[in-house]
Amino acid sequence: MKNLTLKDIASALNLSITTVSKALKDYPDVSPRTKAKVKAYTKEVNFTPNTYAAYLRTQESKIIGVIIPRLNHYFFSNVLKGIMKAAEAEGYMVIILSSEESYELEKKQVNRLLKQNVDGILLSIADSTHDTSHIDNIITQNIPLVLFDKYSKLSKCSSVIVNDQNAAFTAVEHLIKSGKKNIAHLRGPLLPQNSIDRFLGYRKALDKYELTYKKEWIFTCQNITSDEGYAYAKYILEKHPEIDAIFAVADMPAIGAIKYFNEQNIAIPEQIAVMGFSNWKISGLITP
Amino acid sequence: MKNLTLKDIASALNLSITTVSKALKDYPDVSPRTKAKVKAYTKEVNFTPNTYAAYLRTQESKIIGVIIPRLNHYFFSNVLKGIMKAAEAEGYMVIILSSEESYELEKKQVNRLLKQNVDGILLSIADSTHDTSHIDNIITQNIPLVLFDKYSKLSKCSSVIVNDQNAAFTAVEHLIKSGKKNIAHLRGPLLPQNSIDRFLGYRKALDKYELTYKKEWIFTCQNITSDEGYAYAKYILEKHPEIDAIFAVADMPAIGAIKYFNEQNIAIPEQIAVMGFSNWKISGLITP
DNA sequence: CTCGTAATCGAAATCGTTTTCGATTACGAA
DNA sequence: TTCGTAATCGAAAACGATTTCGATTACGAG
Repeated sequence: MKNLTLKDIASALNLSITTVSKALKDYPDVSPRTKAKVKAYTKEVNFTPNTYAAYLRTQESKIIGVIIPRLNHYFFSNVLKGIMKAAEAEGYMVIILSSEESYELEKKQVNRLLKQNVDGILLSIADSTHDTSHIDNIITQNIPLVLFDKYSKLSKCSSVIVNDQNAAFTAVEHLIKSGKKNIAHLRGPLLPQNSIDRFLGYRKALDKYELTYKKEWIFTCQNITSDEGYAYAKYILEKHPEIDAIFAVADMPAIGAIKYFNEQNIAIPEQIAVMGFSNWKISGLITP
Repeated sequence: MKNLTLKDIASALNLSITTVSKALKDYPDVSPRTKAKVKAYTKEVNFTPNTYAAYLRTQESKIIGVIIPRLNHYFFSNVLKGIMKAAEAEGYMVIILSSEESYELEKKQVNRLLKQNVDGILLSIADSTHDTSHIDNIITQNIPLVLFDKYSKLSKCSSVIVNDQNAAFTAVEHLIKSGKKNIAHLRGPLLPQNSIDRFLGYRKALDKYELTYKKEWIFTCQNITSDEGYAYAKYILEKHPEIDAIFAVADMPAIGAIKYFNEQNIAIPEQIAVMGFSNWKISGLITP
C-alpha cells in the first residue's frame, strides 16, 4: 500500500516518466489524447506528485508559515481560520507557530520556518519584541512577508492592521458624548504599536473635547489579563473616586474591571462606564 | 544569500559531501578530528540539512498533522499548545487543520495530510462523523494515528480521552448532594461518544440516588452554543418550573442558561443550579 | 521520392541528502 | 619487506519529480 510515483503511472500507461509529468502540467508538447489518458488514470488511482521531490526542482514548498503571539486568543484563532481557508483554496498548507509573546521564542520560530523553506511568512509580532533583526532576515532571504495586527514601524514590509488610533478615538469620543468627564485608560504594554496607537487615540479624543489629560489616570496592563483589570478597578474606586469611565486597551481587563464593580454593586455604566476593545465573543455573555 | 548545501560545506572544508553528511550524523567511520571540524563549521555558518532532500531518502517528513473540529475553542487551543510544545522539543513541525465539525471536510483534511506525507496524525473527530473509512485509510497506510478527546469506538487505534462518564457522574452527584432533586440535562448531539458518555454519567448518578429519569428533562444542544442554553432555560422556566438544577454538556450552554436566569432575577444556585462541563477560562469571569 | 517542418515523445541531468560499498591509507605483525 | 587488518574517506546510486534538449515520427510540399 505504498504511495504511487510517476514511474508507476508511466509503466502502467506505457509512457515515459517525462510525458506523464508534462501531461499533468499541461505542457504544450504532449498530445491532447495522451493528456486525457494520463489525467483520467491519475484521477482513477488518486495520484498526486510527491511534494518533497517536486520541491527539489521547483524550490516551492507550498507551505506558508504563520507566527502569532498566542493561540488561545479569540481574535487570533479567528484570523487563523481565515488564513487557513484562503491558503487551502490555493493549495497551500499552513504551519502555525506561537511566540507566546516572547521575543526569544519569536526569533526561534522564525528560524524554524526558514529552515522549513516556507514559501512565505505571516507574522504578528510579540509584545516584547524590541528589535527586528530576525524580521530583516526574512526580508533579505527574499521570502514574502506580511505583518498583521501586531506590527512594527521599524521594518519595511507590508502589514495588515486595524486602525487602532481611530477606533480608540471613536470609543473614547462615545464615552465623552455620553457625558463622562473623567476617563481613565487601562493601557497595554509600552512596546507594541497597538497599545501606543490606542493610547494616542484616547489622548486625541480628550484633546478634541478639551478634557485635561492626567498621567495618574493611566494604568498599564502588562499582560492584558482580567486580573489586572480587576485590581485596577479596585484601586480606582478607592483612590480615584472622581473617575466616571474607563477605556481599556482590550476586553480582558475590561471584563476584570466589570467583575469587580459588579461585586461592589457599582452601577455600570451609570456610576462608572467601562469600555473594552476587540468585541470578543464572550463580551456579549457577561453582565452587563 | 541562498541557502547553504552539503556541497558548499564540503568544498569549504576540502572534504567530500559524504564525509560531511556522515560527520553530522555521527557515523563511526569518520575520525573524531574531522567530526569536530565539520560540526564547528556548520554551527558557525548555521547550516542544517535541507528537509526536503532528506525526506527523499529517509521518507521522514518530520511533520505531524493535527485535525481538530474547531480552532477557536478554548479547550482545543490549549491542547494544541501542548502538542506543539512536545513536537517542537523532538524537532517536529505541526500542521493544524480544522474540520469545522464537518464530516466531509474531515475526510478532505485527512487526505491533505496523507499527501503531505506527515509522519503521524493526531485526530479529534467531528461531531458529524458517522463512518470511519478515512480513519481506516490512515491505519492501512501504516501511519501512526492517535485519536484524542473526540474519538470513535468503531476504529481500532489508540486514543487519549477524558473520562467523560465518570466526570459527568461526579458533577451530577455533587448537585444531588447539594439537595437538588429535579435535575435536567442539556445534552450534546447524538453521535459523539463524549455526549453519550456524559449523558450516561448523568443517568448513572440519578440511578445511584434513586431519582427518576425523565425523558422530558433532556434537551439536545445540537451546536453546543450559549443561544441554545438561553432558549432551553427560558423553556424550562416556563414549562418545567419543578426543575431545580441543570447539568449541561459543556460550558457554553450553561453560560447561556445563566444569562437568561440572571435576566429573570432567578437566584443561582439557590433557586436553580447550573453546572457546565470543561472549566473554561471564562467560566470564572461570569456572574455568578 | 526526398526533404523540411511540426508535432510528440524520452533520455538524462538536476535538485540536496543519505547510504551502500568500494578505495585508500596507516601501521603493526610476521 | 610484505601482508592483513583497521581506520578513514569518497564515488556513486538511490529518492521522485521537473525540465532541457535531443530524438523520433508524421506529413505535406516540392
